[in-house]
Parts: sequence; structure tokens; C-alpha cells
Amino acid sequence: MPAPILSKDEVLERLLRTFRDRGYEGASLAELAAATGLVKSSLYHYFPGGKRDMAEQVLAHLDRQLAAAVYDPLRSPRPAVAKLDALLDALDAFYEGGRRACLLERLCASVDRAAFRRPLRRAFTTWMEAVEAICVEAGLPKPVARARAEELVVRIEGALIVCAGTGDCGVFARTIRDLRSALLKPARP
Amino acid sequence: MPAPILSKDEVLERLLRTFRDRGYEGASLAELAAATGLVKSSLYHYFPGGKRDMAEQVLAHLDRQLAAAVYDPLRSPRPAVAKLDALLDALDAFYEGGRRACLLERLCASVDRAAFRRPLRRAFTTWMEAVEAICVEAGLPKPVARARAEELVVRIEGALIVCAGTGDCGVFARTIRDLRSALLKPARP
DNA sequence: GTCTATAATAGGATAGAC
DNA sequence: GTCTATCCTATTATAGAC
Repeated sequence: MPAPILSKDEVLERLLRTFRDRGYEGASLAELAAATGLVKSSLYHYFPGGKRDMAEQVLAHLDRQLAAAVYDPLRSPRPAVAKLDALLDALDAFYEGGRRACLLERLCASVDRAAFRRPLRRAFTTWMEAVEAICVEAGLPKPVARARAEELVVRIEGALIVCAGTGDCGVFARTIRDLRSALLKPARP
Repeated sequence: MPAPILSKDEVLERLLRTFRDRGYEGASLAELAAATGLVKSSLYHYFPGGKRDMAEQVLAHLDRQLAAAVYDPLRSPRPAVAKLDALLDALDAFYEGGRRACLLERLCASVDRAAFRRPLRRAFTTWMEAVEAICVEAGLPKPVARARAEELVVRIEGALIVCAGTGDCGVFARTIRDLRSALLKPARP
């Protein structure tokens, strides 16, 4: 009875990278197996439901990771501006300045998207609610805060696409910079 | 020698729809054939290079379509606000209020993305230049116009992702509305 | 220019040994 | 929990008739 080579979290981490680099359809079982150092049938031990199961568990893993590394720290007693800075730094690092794609986007675009509907919706909602809370804390009225949060998520996702399409990571940098300076500005008179 | 059933443009139009609905990897030759009413080997008559060839030609087709239906009309003698309105109306119709995905995004996310690098870059650039021209015409300084154009494309692409992810087309509608009212606003003091 | 037929391969998935 | 071996189907692609 061989011992596990990688922890489940390490397996999920590698699957996450493969899915976001290759896309859902683009990531074959052969690639996913190679990325984890396992053979296909070993993957089926962890993920009896196959590829779809992998993506679902990777999504849940991402959710946990983000909660622990990004969203929870936002509850610390710091001014809203500092929280926004921290969030944008985390996003910049996570997407490597626009060089990496977003797993959520990749799964939204997949043929199996219906299977990921709920976790995807949840991921986007959690993200937006975290930003909305920062905006509210900064003194913005709730409807404005909501709109600003939506705008942040939209612009980050869009910037990743345009970076990939133009090969110009500057788009992502400018988007981050712009959000940093404008997101918490008072609502226009 | 049977006559063509569909014109080349009609074939390209149907391939475009299939690619944007199913994604590049997600669209199989069987689906692409069904969508055009041809059998696989007939597709190879039009597209000897197979699927990649199809996507490349579809991209070129889209480029021509946009030039004729969207970009060229922007050269007519109308005020900049009217041009922006027309462009946003065209985008809203093209993406069906956020219900349809963007072909450019689908190809950016594909495993064969390297093959589409140039046409993708060109498509994004053309789009941004058209918006930039409107902004300049509205009296914005060139650097501001450039940034605003980038912002429009980023927000449209992002809104499509967030729509797909949350199932809420309202995101797209709000983005269009917001761009309509804010894109040509004078640069902040 | 369209078709039928067929190859060749890659993909997802399973059985069962250790 | 990992492996080897295998299966089945879908997918891409080609050959050649009409």
C-alpha cells in the first residue's frame, strides 16, 4: 500500500495550475496526470467523477484558499484603503501581473459550464461581496459600493482577456493602478 | 460537381457562432460540420488546415464584418456621442445583451492561441483604435482617449465573463449604460 | 464541391494486481 | 494509494467515388 506522493491539497494546486493554463477542454487527463506526477487511474482514486470532479474540487479548493489568504485578512482592523491595497496586491500576485489566466473564466467558457454553475456563481459573489464591504467601509452608499465591486471584478477579468489577446501585460497593470486610485472615490455629486 | 450549398460567408458565419458558443476546443469537427450542414470532409475542402484553419478564417471574416458594419459607419459625419451610442448599440446587439460569449476571448483561451496571436492582437487593436478616435473627437486628450478606449474593451470583455459566471445579464446592461454615460466625460481636473 | 468510407490517434474511463 | 493494462468512444484527418 504505497503512501500518497502528494497531499490532496498539493494535487489540487497542480490541477488548478493546469486547468488555468490549458483551459478545461484543453487540459487532457494525460496532462493532468503528468502535472500531479500520478497516472490516470490514480487520479480516479481521488476524483471518481473524472475530469468534471477534478474541476469541481479544484473550484472548492480555490474557494478555501481565497478565504484563508485573501478574504479573511480583510476583516482585520485596518483602514479601507489599506484593505483595497492588500486585495489588489493579492490579485496582482495571483495573476502574475496579467500573465496568468483566471480559472473562473476558463470554467465559465467550458462545455461543462452547467456543472460548475453554482460554485462559479458563489466564487464571483464572494469576491464582489468582499470588495463591496471595503467600499461600504470607506463610506460609499451601499448601491454605489455594489456597483464599484462589480466594476472591479469586471475590469480584472476583462484585463486578463485583453492582456492575453494583445500580449500586453500593461493593460493589467494600468487596470490595477486605476482601481487603486479610483475605486473608493466619493460618489459623483 | 454539386454546387455549393452555402456561400463561404454563410459557412464562416455558422462556424463563428459554433466557436463562440462552444469554444475552440469544445467545438468538434462533428459539431462544426452539423452547424454548416456539410460533412467533415467537405469542411476540409474549404479549410485544408482543419480546425485551426477554420478559426483563422473565421477571425478574418469577423474582422471584415466589423469593419463593414461597425467601424466604417463611425466615419460618417455625426457627433462623437452619437457614434459612441451606435457602437454600444452594436456591441449590445452582437453579444445579445451579454448572453453570447466573445469569439476573441474564446480564441485567447484556446490551446492553439499562439496560432491566432496576430489576428487577435489586430482585432483588439482595431477595436480600441475605433473607440479612441471617438474619444479624441469628443475633445479628450490623446492619452486619456487611449485609456478610455482600453477601459471600454476591458469592461465589455469582463462583463461577458461575469455574466456567464453569475448568470446575471444585468452586469452587461449596467456596463453598457455606464460606458454610455461616462466614457466621454471630460478628464478629471 | 459534396459525399461515403475509413483510417489513425487521442481522449476519457475502468479492472484488477500489488 | 499507486500501478499496468485495457477498453471504448470521440475526434481529427484522409482517400477516393461521383
